[in-house]
Amino acid sequence: MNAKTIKDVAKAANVSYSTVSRAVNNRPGVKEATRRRVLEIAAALEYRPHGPARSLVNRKTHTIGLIIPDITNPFFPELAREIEERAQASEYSLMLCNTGWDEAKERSFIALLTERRVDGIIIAPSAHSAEQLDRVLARINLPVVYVSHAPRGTRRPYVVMDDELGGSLAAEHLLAQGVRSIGFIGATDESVSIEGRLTGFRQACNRRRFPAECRVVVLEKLRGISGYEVVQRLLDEGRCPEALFCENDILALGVIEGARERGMRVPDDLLVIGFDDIPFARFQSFSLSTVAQPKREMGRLAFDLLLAEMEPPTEADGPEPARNGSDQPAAAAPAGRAQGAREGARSAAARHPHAEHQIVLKPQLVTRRTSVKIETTDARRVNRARTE
Amino acid sequence: MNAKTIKDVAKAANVSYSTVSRAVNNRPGVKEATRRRVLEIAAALEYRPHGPARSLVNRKTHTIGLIIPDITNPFFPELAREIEERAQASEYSLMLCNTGWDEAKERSFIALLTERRVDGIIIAPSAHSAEQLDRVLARINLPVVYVSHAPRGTRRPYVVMDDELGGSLAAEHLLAQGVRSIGFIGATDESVSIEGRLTGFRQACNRRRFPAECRVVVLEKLRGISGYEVVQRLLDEGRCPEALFCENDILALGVIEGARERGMRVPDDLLVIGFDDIPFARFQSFSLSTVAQPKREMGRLAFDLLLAEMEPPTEADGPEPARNGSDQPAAAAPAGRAQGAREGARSAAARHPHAEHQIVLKPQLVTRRTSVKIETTDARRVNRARTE
DNA sequence: ATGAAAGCGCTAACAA
DNA sequence: TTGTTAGCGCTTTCAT
Repeated sequence: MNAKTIKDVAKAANVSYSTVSRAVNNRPGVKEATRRRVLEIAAALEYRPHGPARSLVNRKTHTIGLIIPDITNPFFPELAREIEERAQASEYSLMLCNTGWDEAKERSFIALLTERRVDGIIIAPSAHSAEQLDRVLARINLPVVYVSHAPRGTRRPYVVMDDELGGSLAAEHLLAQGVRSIGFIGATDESVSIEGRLTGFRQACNRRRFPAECRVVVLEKLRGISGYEVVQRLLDEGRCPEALFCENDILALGVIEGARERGMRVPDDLLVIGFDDIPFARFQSFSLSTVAQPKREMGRLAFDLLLAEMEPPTEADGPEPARNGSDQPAAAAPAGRAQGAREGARSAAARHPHAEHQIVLKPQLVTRRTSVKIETTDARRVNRARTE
Repeated sequence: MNAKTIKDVAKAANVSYSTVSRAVNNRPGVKEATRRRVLEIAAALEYRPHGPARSLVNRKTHTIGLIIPDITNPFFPELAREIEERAQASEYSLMLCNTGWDEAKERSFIALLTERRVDGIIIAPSAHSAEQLDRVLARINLPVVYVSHAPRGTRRPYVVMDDELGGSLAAEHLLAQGVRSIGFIGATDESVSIEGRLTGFRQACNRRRFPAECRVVVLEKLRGISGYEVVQRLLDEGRCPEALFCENDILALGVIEGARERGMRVPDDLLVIGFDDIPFARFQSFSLSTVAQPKREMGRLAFDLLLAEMEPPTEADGPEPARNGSDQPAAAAPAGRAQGAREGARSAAARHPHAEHQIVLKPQLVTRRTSVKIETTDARRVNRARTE
């Protein structure tokens, strides 16, 4: 009684079912009158094409997988929403995979998505063993784009931030407040991004010739441990520095929380700066200084890169009539909307190493209250000057 | 060169492909030795069953759709994570659909998911015209569970909160602080839940014989307008009450923000209470009083309900050996973890009206700082006594 | 225990 | 313009 098929429609319309198929898919070669009649009948019967059957013959599911570590960290919903929106605009659905920072889950999701025959995957890897991930992915022959962070040295496309620069900006800023000790909090074993942030932090310290003994670096596995606990432990151990750079905003908020719990005032007794610029950071109540990531842009670019892989632009797409040089990058203006991304007709694999597919976004320091020693009106300067 | 099929495996293993199918699916009727050999070869070839093809014959995609209004409101990621986790445990994938409170999008997602032949849908409807939604859904013959809010009078299963009680609790609490004017902020046209919260608010006011002229109710379409703006407008118009009940936490945080912008102190000059208890509410920096929703439980129950619809418990599931009466509910314990809600073996459609499928969770008042007039130690009493 | 064959709903040659 | 037919990769009778 349920689920009409193309045959039901064909029977009702007194045509062959290939005609129905043509009509439904807006293919040429059907008399306009016939098409209308078929479509009418299809509607009346509430006919719905059978996606999986289509996928079987088209070898295309119009679905992409999105693998992220933690949807409850506000950074990722921002990313996810943008990607979802873009995907929808290009007729793709999104399969959401939340790993909870579990590498095993991550791999099993990849396997799952492969079986489901998604057309591509966008992944914000949670694993440190990223090179290994890259190898896992290499064996499935699927367009993949890294977002947020990428395995070092991967040849795949990605959209990430300049984490070193970001870390550097944060540290510079804290040091500029004249603190005599400084700390970094983050689980560097979790991702290369975090490592990068630490590297930037160290570089800045070195540049300023900031003595190593005045630096505290907390690297422990933070999974399940919050900034709230970390700062309290530092306090307990009597080695809490005057300023803390936290690898992400949630961590930073936890730190502030924990510090206040112990009667410390932020920024008076402790300077704090985070990373990401989640929407909550800007609230006056927190007014958290942070290094902003352009999440929307990141999401948008990630999807565009994936789309370019999934639907390789044909020669016809570009207006330029001839190739200019055989091995020249050929001025690839990255993806207009869906179409646009012009490039050579080389195989997807061969394209990867090109710079246009490995995008590094610039971070932006956002100075709010938690990181500024003396409260001046100037402190809020950057507060509203946000990009997004 | 890619994507091995069952035939490749069959050829390599020198068996018919039906044997491979049996082996891969752990079906009986294959010699153990054969099975092992086949499995080995399959692994060596990196054979991956083709999901869509399977779906075509099995008439099951092992995918569910999750339709929510706004993934960037922290309430929904909490819900989504729980659902995703449960789904994963039961071998279901999640298709994420973010409507942005757009009813048209909502409907088109439903159509899309239907075409994709998902096995079921969990939807947190954004539409006010919920009855209409119910009718839309009625025409697709698919298990659907409402979560967070449900159309009034629907016969479908749902998991919601007792919004009236929640609204009532919030209002009672504010009134108990001895305020002389009080306000409600929320777009009641957005969902029945919000209406319910307003109703509860009004009931509480009436119960206390609180004069109507001392109540302010802001009902405008809030889409795109934040609490930040609303409170400032109230201030401008000189009709800002002493206490504000905001229909959700994000709204409440915006209100606090806006009030502070105007130099008001919360709670000294303005009491504020929210709804949802998003993770950020508990942060000392906000310390937002709110009415807590049990998001995890909501998500869990919603999935369990859906699962029960998708995989109707068979007679065999229950331990009771015989039917007691022909038309009696016949206490069949539904699917494993989804225990509890027992029901008869009638068709899914016939089951809906049963109370066990329409779950109303109790809200819990969480009193933090933003709603308490005089700062006593007592004020933080409930602060940590949270369920989740 | 294994194989042969039909068919899930659809698209795309190829014929007519 | 329309119909016929052959698969897409898989599961499942039904034979063997």
